[in-house]
Amino acid sequence: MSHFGRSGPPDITDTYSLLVLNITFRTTADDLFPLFDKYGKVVDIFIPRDRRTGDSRGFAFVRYKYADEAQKAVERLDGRVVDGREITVQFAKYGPNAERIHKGRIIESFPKSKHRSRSRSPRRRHRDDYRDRDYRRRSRSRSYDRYERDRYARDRDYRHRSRSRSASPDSYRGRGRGRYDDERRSSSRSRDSASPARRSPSPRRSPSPRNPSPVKDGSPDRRSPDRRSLTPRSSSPHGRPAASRSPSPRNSDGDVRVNSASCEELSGL
DNA sequence: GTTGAGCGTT
Repeated sequence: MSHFGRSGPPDITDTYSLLVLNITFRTTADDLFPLFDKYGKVVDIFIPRDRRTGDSRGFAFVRYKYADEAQKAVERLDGRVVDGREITVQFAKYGPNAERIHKGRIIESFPKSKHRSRSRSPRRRHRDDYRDRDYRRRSRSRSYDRYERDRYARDRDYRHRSRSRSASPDSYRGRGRGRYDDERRSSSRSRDSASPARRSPSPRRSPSPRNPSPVKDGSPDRRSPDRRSLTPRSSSPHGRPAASRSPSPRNSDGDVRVNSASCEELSGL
């Protein structure tokens, strides 16, 4: 991963974690290591990445061996321009296990009896929204899908609850969010009986009732048939005899395009 | 190829 060759978290008991924010999406641990290592002994650097694309989320965690060095790094590297972006270095306030952190050090003397959740400030991730939609649209038959959805669902729940005062829940539902919630809820119910057979892909999702090509071409075509003619599509007007390109764009062949309309209606409804 | 508030992995 983003470590120095290790698979999991090293000895974080005596390490001081620093949160590096506002880093570029291309910045890797190797790029941050020389910068932070100059101010102290860097034990490990971890950059949370996306499960799907693998890109960094824009922040990293640098663990120092000593607090004084970490403090120095915070003062020296905070506001430093890295890769053309001004990074923000500060002590981590939360640990990987939701433990409290004091000056970047994880306090393990936390009572486990108290099932305390992360009461951090509600944060919103607009990236997760489009990313989540992209996920389910591509394929959600992954093994880590459940894990991811659970985490995101929790996260989204927090945000939703917090922002409910600003926007009514109906707004979200009106945007087509209701479907997600419904599925998520049903999934939670199904979690009681974790049966592999039930988790198998339903037959309703196996076939692809949606035809992207005709629908995509049918939509703008129906809207303004003349537009396609005006558009200088010099990509390959004659080199691609695909079904998308109708030989006769005239409305006289509109009956031929009835297939597209049917598909569109089926998909839309 | 894009984006920019925030707190983390085997």
